[in-house]
Amino acid sequence: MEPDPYDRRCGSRQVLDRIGDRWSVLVVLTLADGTKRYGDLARRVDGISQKMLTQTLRGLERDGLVTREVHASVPPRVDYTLTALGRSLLDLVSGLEAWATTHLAEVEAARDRYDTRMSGH
Amino acid sequence: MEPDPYDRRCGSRQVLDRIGDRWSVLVVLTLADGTKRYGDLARRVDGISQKMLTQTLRGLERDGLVTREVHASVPPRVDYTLTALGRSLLDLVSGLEAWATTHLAEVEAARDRYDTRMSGH
DNA sequence: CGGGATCCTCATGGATACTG
DNA sequence: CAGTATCCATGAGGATCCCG
Repeated sequence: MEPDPYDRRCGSRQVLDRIGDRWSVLVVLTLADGTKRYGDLARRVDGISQKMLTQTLRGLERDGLVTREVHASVPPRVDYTLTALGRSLLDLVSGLEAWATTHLAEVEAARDRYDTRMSGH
Repeated sequence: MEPDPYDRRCGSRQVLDRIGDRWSVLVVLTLADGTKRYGDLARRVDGISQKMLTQTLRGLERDGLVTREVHASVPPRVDYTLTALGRSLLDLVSGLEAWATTHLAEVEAARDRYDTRMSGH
């Protein structure tokens, strides 16, 4: 049986869901330029809560996209790094980021048109 | 001020959110090979509810990614088509689909490893 | 056929407090 | 510092019924 993302029972759709997750994308992007500590990530990704950051990192770790390395020191230090698999996703994800920024104006213009068109009933 | 997807107040992040949406991705992919009717989409995208399909299509239309064309006929017929802007997203989105299917096995293997590793405390 | 309107339910996710 | 634990609000999203 071939993977079919349109089929909700297929694992490839679950993978798609993870990729699509807003926080996952932002965290992967933040890790693009190398290893980061937990606090670094928390500061960089604006608006993410501790809970969601931890949850997102666990998910990425579980899916083999990120490694988690705990250093036994005081104060504690935990490093997060993209795996090879995670880096293989980087082109795609940064492509999304690029699309979002370059087409932002067009999208906003379209929204304005739609909203005024609709407000006139 | 430059678009910054990491900033939650920035529009580019909202654009990123729409791209990342699971249903949006699947609907755009379904429209890749041309115009589709509402019912076609509902049948193709497994598990989507009427509500979410309509909502997703409205969102995509508002953002200028698809056009909605109503034919005054009985029975009614509504066609959805990707705009130029929507098609410009196609490479990226099909890239996501391809990544999900080709790396599915790796991700599932990673999950198994993680789960067994964690179950042993 | 292509929705709109409702109701209802969970899961997402924020805020806060606490800990090794 | 890097989490875990808990409580709580909100809204995403499903099910159902109805209508042009």
